[in-house]
Amino acid sequence: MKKDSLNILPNGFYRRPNVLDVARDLLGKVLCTHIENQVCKGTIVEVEAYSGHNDQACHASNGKRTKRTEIMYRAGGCAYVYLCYGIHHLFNVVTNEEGIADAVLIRALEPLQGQQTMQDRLNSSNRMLTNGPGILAKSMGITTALNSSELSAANCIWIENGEPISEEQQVATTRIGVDYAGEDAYLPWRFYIKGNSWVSKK
DNA sequence: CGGCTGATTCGCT
DNA sequence: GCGAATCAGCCGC
Repeated sequence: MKKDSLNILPNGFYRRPNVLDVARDLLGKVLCTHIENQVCKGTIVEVEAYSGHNDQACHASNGKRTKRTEIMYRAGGCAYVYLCYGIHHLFNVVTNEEGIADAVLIRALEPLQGQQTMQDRLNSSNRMLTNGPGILAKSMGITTALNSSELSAANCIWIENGEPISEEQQVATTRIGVDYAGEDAYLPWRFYIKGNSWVSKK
């Protein structure tokens, strides 16, 4: 299949210094996978930002390094996929410069292409294919095998430009499932598109 | 080494 | 609304 390289987000998009800017700008962009010869695309409608600096919710908070978090210290533009609750694969985009462990969790998509493939991967008749971080990874075929993939290389996974989202359409609120992070659980670092029915519920 | 906890989701009570 | 599924990381013995 032909990929329009002009439409693929460059590394410079991810390597900006403020992870919150990158998170907000990812709303409206299009996440694409090309896995098992199937292409799936979906508009990003919900994200969360995590920062290695002063954020207890981040796996790499306070400079913590493990085999799992090492990927977050790389230069922006690569995928961080990890296993949650031993079952679900969660997809993040690494941001900022090398040595700074910032990342953006993709929490929900609005399907654009390959819905039948997504349905088949879920192996269920659930109509909401991508309204949560675990289920969207399953629908899109994302597993830890894609960990450390370079998004700008547009090999198996990449992100394309989409319709711009105005500031009025964005909502900033608290992140989900990070109660363990103390004060940082209240940071308004979750962003979603107002009124979009694919945003995960709470 | 055992036990606990999670950036979650699904199915049953 | 609660618990299971089930793995990486961490802490205590």
